[in-house]
Amino acid sequence: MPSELKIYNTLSREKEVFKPLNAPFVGLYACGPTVYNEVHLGNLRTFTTFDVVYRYLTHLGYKVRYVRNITDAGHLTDDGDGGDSKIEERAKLEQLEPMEIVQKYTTSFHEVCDIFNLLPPSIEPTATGHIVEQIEMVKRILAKGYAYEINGSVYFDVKKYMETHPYGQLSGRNVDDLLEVTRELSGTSDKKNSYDFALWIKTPDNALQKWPSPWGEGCPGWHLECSAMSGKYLGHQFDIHGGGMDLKFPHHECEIAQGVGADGVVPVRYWMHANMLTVNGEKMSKSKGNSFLPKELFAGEHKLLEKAYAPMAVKFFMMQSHYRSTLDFSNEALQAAEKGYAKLINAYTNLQSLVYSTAAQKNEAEDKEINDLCEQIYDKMNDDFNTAEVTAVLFEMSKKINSFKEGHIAIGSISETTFKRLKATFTAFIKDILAIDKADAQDDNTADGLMDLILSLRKDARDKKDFATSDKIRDALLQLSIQVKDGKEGTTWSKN
RNA sequence: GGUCGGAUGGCCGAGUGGCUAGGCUCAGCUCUGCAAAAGCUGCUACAGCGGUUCGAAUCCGCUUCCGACCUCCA
Repeated sequence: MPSELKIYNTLSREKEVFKPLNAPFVGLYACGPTVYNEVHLGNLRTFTTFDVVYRYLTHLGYKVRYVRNITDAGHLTDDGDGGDSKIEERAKLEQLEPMEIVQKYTTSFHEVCDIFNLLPPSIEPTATGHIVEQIEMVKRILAKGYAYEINGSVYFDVKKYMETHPYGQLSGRNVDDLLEVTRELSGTSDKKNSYDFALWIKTPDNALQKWPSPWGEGCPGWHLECSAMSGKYLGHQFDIHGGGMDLKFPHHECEIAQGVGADGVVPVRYWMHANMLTVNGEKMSKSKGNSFLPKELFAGEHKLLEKAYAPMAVKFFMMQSHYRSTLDFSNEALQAAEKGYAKLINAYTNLQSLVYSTAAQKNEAEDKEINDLCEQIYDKMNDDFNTAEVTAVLFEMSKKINSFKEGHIAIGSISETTFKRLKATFTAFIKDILAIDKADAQDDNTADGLMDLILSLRKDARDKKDFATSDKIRDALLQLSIQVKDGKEGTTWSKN
């Protein structure tokens, strides 16, 4: 009896059974990076979370359209007039065109995604490529009376909107509180109320990125692109919208208001938010100076890092926690994950080499246990993508697999159907869903041939009880991160 | 200040009103020429104080501590 997929919806603060609007089609939108510099590991956690969501929904048979944007239009502060955007700042710093900055860091982002074995989205729209759509959306909001224009900028009229619609539900905020605390920003304050937000912002004359609009030259407000692009590719209402916890307010709250304001429809059915990666209990962020880049992690070159860590081990580290919990980074935790990961992959490798054989007495209890594990793992995943529990089941399965390999349990004691189910389930979760199998499995025939030769020489030495030679080979290989494993049916090896 | 979330064994990290999470570490055993790998066994925790209950780490209240958002942020 397979369980139903449940998703924790930030909007209702409850786990809800997932029912797509138009099954088997699913619309999934995740907020992508602003490409003014490189993504750090914390950013990557969110993208990894939604990669798993995308992969799992696909695995379940849904036809998923996964849209993840690239924010390549820098955004000024809400009040406009505030000088340069992040991208412009960077462009001036590096003495490059804004679009060179955008290109550079988009490419770098893609490389990191690739290394982390994240699938490319179905559509990866850019903000600058959808200026027209954004302007059209502003027009619709203006036409409905939920926005006003002042001095070449257009602002969303939150107070007006609240007369007929709730605002602040997603983030649990009420506007009175916002009013009290909102800081007086220096410079102009064209907005009627401090909690209004910009849809279109007049840019300074020297701005590098600006576009013509009915209200003069300017750039789109920073919440607008996601609304315009999700609406274009997924429809005015779609299934799942994801992003980091820190985007809940104001970004996602504003998206809801824009969607309703422009098209009269609540845009998103299920809101998902990934929690932060922390360092010593504090959010990893560039401004705190506690962030590091994926490539620094893989090279071990950062003051916070004791050593280099393999990408898939890091990904597994993330999978061991739930996406809605904060995950605290530490060398100790990462090294523990590294070892656990190696164990899991070892079992995965063993599984591929197992061959079913009926020559054994059937053991109903064993058979049931394995079938239960195969069912449990889906139950766990269906429970709001609980990858932490999933990894626990994978370890249980690993024990079984290794026991088959070692002959501690006769493989024929379970039915062939059960064996095939185990193999298919384990493989699917490692390879297709969590996607933590070694991506660098480029078949290196030379290496395999060399290893066969070396191990056969070592076997000769061992047969002659020339352990000095055999141990010399073993130790030298270990220096190359190649581990030799002497088993009952000969020697195998693996490279870390 | 406002809103929200969290405090779990040596470390990381799930979870449920009563039943072993899992990983790492540590100890012992099996296997092994010796190791490693693998298997088995052991190590029983839920911030504090009250309350509800036959029973709470899990529900409620209070206290302490930590974090996130309220400004760009995944």
